[in-house]
Amino acid sequence: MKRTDNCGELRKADDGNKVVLSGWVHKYRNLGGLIFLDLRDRYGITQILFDPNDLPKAAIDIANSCRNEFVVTVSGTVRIKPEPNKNLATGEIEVVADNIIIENESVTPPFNFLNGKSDAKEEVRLQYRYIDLRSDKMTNNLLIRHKICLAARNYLSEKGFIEIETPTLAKSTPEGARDYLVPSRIYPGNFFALPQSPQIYKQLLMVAGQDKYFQIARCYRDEDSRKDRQPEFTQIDIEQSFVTEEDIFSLTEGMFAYIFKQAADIDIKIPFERLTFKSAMDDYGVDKPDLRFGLKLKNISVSAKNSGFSVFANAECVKFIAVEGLENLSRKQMGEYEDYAKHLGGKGLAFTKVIGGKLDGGISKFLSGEEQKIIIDKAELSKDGIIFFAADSEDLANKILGALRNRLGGELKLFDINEYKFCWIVDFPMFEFNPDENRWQTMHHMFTMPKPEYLQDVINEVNLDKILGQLYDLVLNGVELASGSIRIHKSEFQKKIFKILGMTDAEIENKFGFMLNAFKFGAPPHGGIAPGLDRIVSIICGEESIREVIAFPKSKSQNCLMMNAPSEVDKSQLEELFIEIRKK
RNA sequence: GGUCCGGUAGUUCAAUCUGGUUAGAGCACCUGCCUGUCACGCAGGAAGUUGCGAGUUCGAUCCUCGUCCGGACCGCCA
Repeated sequence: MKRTDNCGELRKADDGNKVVLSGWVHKYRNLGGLIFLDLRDRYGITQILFDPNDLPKAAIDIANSCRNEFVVTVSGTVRIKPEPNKNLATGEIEVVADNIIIENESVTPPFNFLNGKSDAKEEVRLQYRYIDLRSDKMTNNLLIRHKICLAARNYLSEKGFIEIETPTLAKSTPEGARDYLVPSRIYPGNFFALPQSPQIYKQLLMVAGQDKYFQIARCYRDEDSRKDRQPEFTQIDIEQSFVTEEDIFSLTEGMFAYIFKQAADIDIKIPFERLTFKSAMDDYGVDKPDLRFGLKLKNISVSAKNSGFSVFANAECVKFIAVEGLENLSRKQMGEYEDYAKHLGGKGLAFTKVIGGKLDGGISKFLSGEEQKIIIDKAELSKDGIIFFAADSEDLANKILGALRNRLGGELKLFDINEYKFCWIVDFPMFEFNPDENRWQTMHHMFTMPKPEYLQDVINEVNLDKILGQLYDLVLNGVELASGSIRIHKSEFQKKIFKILGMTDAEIENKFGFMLNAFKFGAPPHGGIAPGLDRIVSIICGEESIREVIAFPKSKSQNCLMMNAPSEVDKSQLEELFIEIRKK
C-alpha cells in the first residue's frame, strides 16, 4: 500500500474516494466496537474509522493494538461524517478503513502534544527533539522558517543578487567575539576559525566583481547564550557594490515587506522610521528601542545639579520615566522593581507618585516646589501615576530605565502583539573607548566607513569619540534584527583604522595582509547588511526564544541534549592533531 | 565569571516556608467494560534512589554546604 493523500487534505469533495493514508497515531479511541484512530502527518490529522461489521477480526485486532505514535498505513474510503469536527481542517470527513498495516511501533512517548505543542519542559523537549518537532507548533515554525528563507532568496534573486557559499573553515581574526577553533591535522598547532560572519569573504567577493551577493549563512560566536542568541546562528548576509546607505535601506525594506507578506501574509509599512543613535539612547535608553509604546525617558540632569536632594545633585545624569496608572503599586512590587534596578547595577530606584497633578510620597519630600514643577511638566501625565528615577552615570541611568521601560511595557501590556514597528538606527559613533583595555574599539566592526565629513579626523586621529560611521541597525519591536555598514574599500584607509585600534604593522600584515592586498587590485566601493534569520523567524512565529525556531538548537549552556555534544574524543584523534588535554 | 529561579512517578505539577505514620493529583501507561467518538467515557491497577554527594538531626523531599543539569538576567556578544 502506497499513500495517495496526506492527512491534511481530504475534504467533502473526496466523498466516496478510495484512499491510502500513512502517518502517526495521534490518538486512539476504542469504543468497544468502533475504533477511531486520529492519523497525523506534517499536513494535518484525519480520523480513521474501523467498524467491526465491515472488517475481519484480524484487521480489528491490529487497529486495537495501535498506540500513540505508532506509524501505520491505512486504506479505506472517504465518507462524510454524521457530525463534523470543527477543530480539524479535515473534520467534515473520515476514512472508513478496509485495511491497516503497522509500519513501526513506538514505545510510549516521553510527552504528548495533543494541544499542538509539547507538554514537557524545554530540557525534555530538547532531549527528544525528534518527537517535539512532530508537534503542530514546531512543524509550523519550521515551515515558516522555510518560507522566510525562500522569500528572501526569491526577492534577492529577483533584484539581481546571487547566492554564493563561503567557507566555514576560515581564519581567526582579532576583535569581536571569541572564535570557535578547529585544529588542523596537516599543520599541527595551527587552527581554522569558524566564521563569526562571512564579512571578509563577502567583501572580497565585491573585489571579485560579484557586485550583488547574498547567502543564508551560518555564523559562529563562542559567547554565552541568551534566548535570542546561541553559538551558531543564521544570517541573511547581503553585500553590494556601488551603493549608498539609502540603497541598502530601500533594498532591506523591500525585502522585509516581501518576507512578511509571503511567509505570514502580514503587511508592513515601508519605508521604516529612522532614529539617530543619540535620540534612541536619550528617549529610550537603548540602541534597540521598542517603538510600540511611548513611556519615553525624560532627562532632568540640568535642574538636578542644583537640587537639595543630594542623590540628584551628585549624579552625572538624572532621568526618569513616568507611568500612568501605577500609583497604587504595592510595596512588594516596588521592591521587585528596585531589586531589578540593583541587579542592573543601580544603587536603588527612587520613585514618587503623582496624585492629582502633584508629586506624592517617595522622594517628593526632598524636592523643592520648582523641581517638582519641572518634573511634572516633563512627565506629561494625563492621569495619576508613578515616576521612577535613575540618578547615576548616563550609561547606567539609560541601562536601568531602558530595561525598566521594556519590562513595564510588557507587564502593563502597553503594546499590541500583532504590531510590527520597524526602525533604522543611524548615525552610530564609529569608535568607543574601552577603559579596561585603555584603547579604542569600533562600535560595529573594523571595516566600517566613517561618514565623509569625518574622514579627515580619522586620518588625523582626532575627535575619535565624535566620529560617526556609515553604519546602521534595523530594529523591530525592541529586537536588533540587522546590522550593516558601508565598508572601507581603500587599503591605506583600512590600515589607518587597524592602527587606531592599536594593531602593530606586523599584526596587520599577519591578520589582514591578504585583505589590504586585495583592496589594491581595484576594490569597488561597497556596503551591506546582515539580518539575523533566527530572530526574524521567532518574531513572525510569536516566539520568545530563537530555540523555538531552530530545528536542533543548543541548550542555554551550549550542550546538544539530544546527542550529548560536545563530548570527549578518542585519544588517537587528539594525537593526530598533536593536542594534549590539560587538567582543569 | 556573577545574581536569581527551578530539578519530586514516563510527563506536568502539589507537599518543602513550619523536618515526623503510607510523598499526592492531572495526562500518559497497563487490565477490564463500552458500536459515533473526536482531548470519548466508566471501573480498577502499576508506576518514586524526591538530580547527585556530604553535613545538621532521634529522624531530611523539606534545613545547611558542595556539585551537576535546565532556564532568566548581568558581564560577554567587532
